[in-house]
Amino acid sequence: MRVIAIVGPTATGKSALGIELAEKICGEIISCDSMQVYKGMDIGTAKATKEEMEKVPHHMIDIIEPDINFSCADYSLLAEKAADEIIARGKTPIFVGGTGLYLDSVVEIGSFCDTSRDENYRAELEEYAKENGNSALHKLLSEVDEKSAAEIHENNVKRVIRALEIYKCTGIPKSVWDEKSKLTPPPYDATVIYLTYSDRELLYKKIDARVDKMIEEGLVREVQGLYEKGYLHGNDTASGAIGYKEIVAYIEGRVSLDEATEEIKSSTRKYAKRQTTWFSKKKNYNKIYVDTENVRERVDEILGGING
RNA sequence: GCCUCUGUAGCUCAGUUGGUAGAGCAGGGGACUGAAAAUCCCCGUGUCGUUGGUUCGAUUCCGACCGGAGGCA
Repeated sequence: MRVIAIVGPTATGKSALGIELAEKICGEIISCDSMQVYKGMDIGTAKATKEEMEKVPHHMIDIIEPDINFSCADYSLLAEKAADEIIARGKTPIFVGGTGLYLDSVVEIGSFCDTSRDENYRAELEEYAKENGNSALHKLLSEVDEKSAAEIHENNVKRVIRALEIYKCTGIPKSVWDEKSKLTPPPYDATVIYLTYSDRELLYKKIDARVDKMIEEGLVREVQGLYEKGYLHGNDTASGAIGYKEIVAYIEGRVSLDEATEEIKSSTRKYAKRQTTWFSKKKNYNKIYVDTENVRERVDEILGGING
């Protein structure tokens, strides 16, 4: 089954192109973004506006409260369901977003191992690492899954723990699950459009401008509202969102608004760099430079490019 | 005008009891299969302010000069 995806670092005009494309080819948009799933986080995640969502149906947006942890496996399940429904309606699913792993979960990853999280075990392992060091924890993994241990750096405690968790819960090493997953074909055959700038400086300029705009549009008010409802306090996923954690620091009086704003810009730049690393290595993506900033007007050209 | 402190990587600063230097931040590169806007790995040559002197050898010691900060007049 054919689907289209539009990816790229933040501030490249993915959303605008997605809408333009959806109208042109009779498609519906499936957000591919780890933070847009959270209700109430609108400005900081650059969600589509109400008007845009009225023009073209959007999915995987506003599906859970910000204090609930979500994972790429959850995403894969729900997004595939949305895509199947769109296809059943005779329309084309268009994935749009910057979370590379989420797209992969739908378009590259055949299956996930059938175990979720074991919070108690995780806490136990974290404690173990704190007391005995990262190497000791890593050694535990070497004993049950040498291949994964070789691939995961010992300081990457989160990953070491997940690998151990998989073994503990299923009795099968993570590396074996991964092999199995690679043999399972992904559900969709995607044509991916990868938007980027030819010049890093230009990307950073766009990011700075976008962050300033978010502040102008009332990001502080939005974060304040969520904060007062009790969200964004803990160490759940949403609390770590760029643009939110920095404004919380401001609300709590730890930094000035200017400092918070600069911090958001800085975090976003680093994030965009990581996204670029991720997307650049995909050889089957159709890379398109958007330096000229009229992506919308280039739909036909882009469509022609990916069909031919 | 005098005294004290100070001038080292884009920024903030370590350091060398004299053998041409290193951290954090910024920046660059990379990894990524259930927290991914997360997590993690790798990358540091720069007239050590300028200029004389002492020395086999000075960024390090001494003098002068030029910036900067403070104090006394």
